[in-house]
Amino acid sequence: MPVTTTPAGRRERNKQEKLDRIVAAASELFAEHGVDDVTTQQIADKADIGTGTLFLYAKTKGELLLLVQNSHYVEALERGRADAEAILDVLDAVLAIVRPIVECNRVQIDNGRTYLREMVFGDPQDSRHAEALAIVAQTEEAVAAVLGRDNRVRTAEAATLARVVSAIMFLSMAATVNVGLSVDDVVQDIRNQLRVVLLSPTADQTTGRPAR
Amino acid sequence: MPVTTTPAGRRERNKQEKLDRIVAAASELFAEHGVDDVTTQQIADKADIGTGTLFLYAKTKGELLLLVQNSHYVEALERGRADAEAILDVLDAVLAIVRPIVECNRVQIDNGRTYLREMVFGDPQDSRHAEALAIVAQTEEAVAAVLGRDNRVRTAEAATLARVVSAIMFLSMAATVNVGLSVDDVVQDIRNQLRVVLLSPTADQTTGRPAR
DNA sequence: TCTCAAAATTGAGTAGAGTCATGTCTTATT
DNA sequence: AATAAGACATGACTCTACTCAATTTTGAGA
Repeated sequence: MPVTTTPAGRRERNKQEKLDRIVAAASELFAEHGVDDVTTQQIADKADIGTGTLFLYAKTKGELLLLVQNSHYVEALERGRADAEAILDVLDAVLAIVRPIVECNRVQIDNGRTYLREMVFGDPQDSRHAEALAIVAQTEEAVAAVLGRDNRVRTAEAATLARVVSAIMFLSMAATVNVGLSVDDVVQDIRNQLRVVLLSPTADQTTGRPAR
Repeated sequence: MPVTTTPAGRRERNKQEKLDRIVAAASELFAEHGVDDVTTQQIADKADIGTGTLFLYAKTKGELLLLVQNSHYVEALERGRADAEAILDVLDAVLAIVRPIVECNRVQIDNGRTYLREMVFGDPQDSRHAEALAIVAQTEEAVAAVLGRDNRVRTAEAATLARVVSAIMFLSMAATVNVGLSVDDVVQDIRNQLRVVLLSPTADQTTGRPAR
């Protein structure tokens, strides 16, 4: 009865190792060639497993991408959250959260866009997908927290606004029209939209006509 | 030299007829079974053309969906535009434009979502895709026009806000989380977001603290 | 009317994602 | 150590979107 050397059994360890190999293989291949130019066969070969085995670890190719990218996004989010703390201006603070995510998304533009596609249209039953949505939720919480610093914004409103920010980010990163834009361009594009949404019809910056 | 009976040649007419048959076939099959449960082969058979021919008229299956749905969306947009004219309140007027589009999108939810997916991630080189983007642009113009009625909103701002409205609509219709929602639910969801964006930090409805 | 180059059509073929019946390994139990 | 039950792995197979070399159709000009 080996209690010391088998914390979870060889089976579990084998599965974990296999998963690691899959993630490593997919990660490298996706990064080098882009998700569309890599076949699941190549990934299986590189991970040294059978074709069918691959699909025990990720139900679809898209899930495989989620699996690979999710961790990068978590890191990006944490970087942004930290950056945002030091910034007083609300718009700039939100953008501090946005920027690392855009950077992360644009490391390889095809992969980034496919990732976003999977997020919105992927199978919600899947755990990788759920994880991706959790990251989005955390992003929105971080944005909401920043917005909440402004006492004019009520908590419920902050959450809704954060969702809008999220939508703006998504489309600015995903839109085919924007494929040619650099990270800075995309951030600027997002900034333009956020400026209008976050600081919009306050009297102090328009001609000051009162609301109807 | 037949000048009378051949305004554009038999060749052109044949092509048009064939295209009509394709649209009719795809339209019926998609509507009945959903885009995912229809094969391109079935469409070709129903349109009474060869497999290869189908792809001369639409480069991909997704394009076929764009081809079929675009006209429905144009109609929805026109209905909404007309409805919006009679409505004074800005938020309600925008929602009048939104509703028919949501309705149109939810006639068959899978088709609607796939259509949105194609719009954002489809091939921009394609003419059907371009047409879809044009419809979006027109929708944004209509929204911007409504927003422009409020003299507090400058024209440039109205255009940007319209784009945000568009993004909100897109994600509320496309999100996997929302697949279970009815048309009314989706419209309500959009309304909640628009309320915050369009009427947000105006002093008259919050506790009235001035901007920083 | 006849000819022929260009345009249009075609379906057999390709490629790649995902499935499944079969076989192998792990481990709990004796 | 032997066994059995179930978890795990596998690659041949299927399914379907899409391609392309070969063929047919078209219509302007002779």
